[in-house]
Amino acid sequence: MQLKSQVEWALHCCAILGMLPPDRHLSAKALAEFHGVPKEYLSKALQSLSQAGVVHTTAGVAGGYRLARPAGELSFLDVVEAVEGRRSTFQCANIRANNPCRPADQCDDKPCAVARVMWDADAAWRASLAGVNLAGLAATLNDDLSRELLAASEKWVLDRAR
Amino acid sequence: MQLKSQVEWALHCCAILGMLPPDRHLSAKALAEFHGVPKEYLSKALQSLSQAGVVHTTAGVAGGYRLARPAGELSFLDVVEAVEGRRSTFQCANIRANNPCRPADQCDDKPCAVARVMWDADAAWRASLAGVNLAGLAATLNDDLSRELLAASEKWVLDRAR
DNA sequence: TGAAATGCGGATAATAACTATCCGCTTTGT
DNA sequence: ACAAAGCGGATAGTTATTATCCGCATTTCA
Repeated sequence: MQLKSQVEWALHCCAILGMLPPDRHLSAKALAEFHGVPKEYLSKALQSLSQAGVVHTTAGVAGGYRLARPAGELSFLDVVEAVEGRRSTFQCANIRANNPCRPADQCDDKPCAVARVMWDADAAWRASLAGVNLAGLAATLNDDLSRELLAASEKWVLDRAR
Repeated sequence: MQLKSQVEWALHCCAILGMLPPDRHLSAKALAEFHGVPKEYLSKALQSLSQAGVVHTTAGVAGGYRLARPAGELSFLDVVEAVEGRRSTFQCANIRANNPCRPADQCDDKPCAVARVMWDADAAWRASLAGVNLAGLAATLNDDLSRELLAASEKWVLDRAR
């Protein structure tokens, strides 16, 4: 079970978009070039972010993307769910219903005990993702990266932002 | 991103194996019939459990499986990792290295900030799974299911156990 | 006003992963 | 010796992921 590579791309794109001043935006082409990923396919991830309301899209020539809300109000979970969807990673096929000892007409008042545990774990995963927002990511990057790289990257982005 | 159906099967199989008295075991054929899943493919999941040390295998005619340890010492995580593997659900392709502003020879002293958050969430998921063991599952099932179904299922299993 | 750049949605492949089955082999109880 | 069982490898069928392409609508700018 692996998350799609688009999740990683979307998170890095949001980190970059968080560097933009309000009301400026960056194209899919620039984001793809910055991250070294195929533009057409990255566009699909950006479209998912747009549909989920994580980013705001500007159409037309010189169009592009910006964060739909302040970085402090956008969590990792928002981004991950935009790309991966909100369905639990565990799908219960209700195989308990195949128990040969079970009356065929029995109806279950509770979800399967196995599924409940798996869903709890899924909820813990999402809660962890919900606990980190893009402002926190920016702060971490600020600590991790050199002044030079940060400044150069910001310049690169702002030179291409509209 | 969906967990394999084999995860669900393996967990339900372990729940059944937990009903067996020590030193008795149940065949893949019986487990497959009980859960209404294809025997050949279920066998693959059981082989994974065996290789991971979750279950103990008895070879030869009248062979089969039993839990390798007491139910209280086997967690959901043990079962899930046996089938899904121990690799994180998030794979970092290190796309930060593609940043055009970055010197080509730069080496990173820390893992990518995005990956760290994703790995923390993965760890939270696994911690949640590690917090429930098969004895706890048995207790839950004991509360959830009717006396009749529990007794009938136990009889069905014991009739086929060796 | 028209050309160019951009995002969007659908269609289409290529690749990988998951699901499933089969077969020969070894082991073991009767 | 034989039958039933688990194991490992081989092989398909199906689904999901990755990737590309195309036409269309929108918008900027000359």
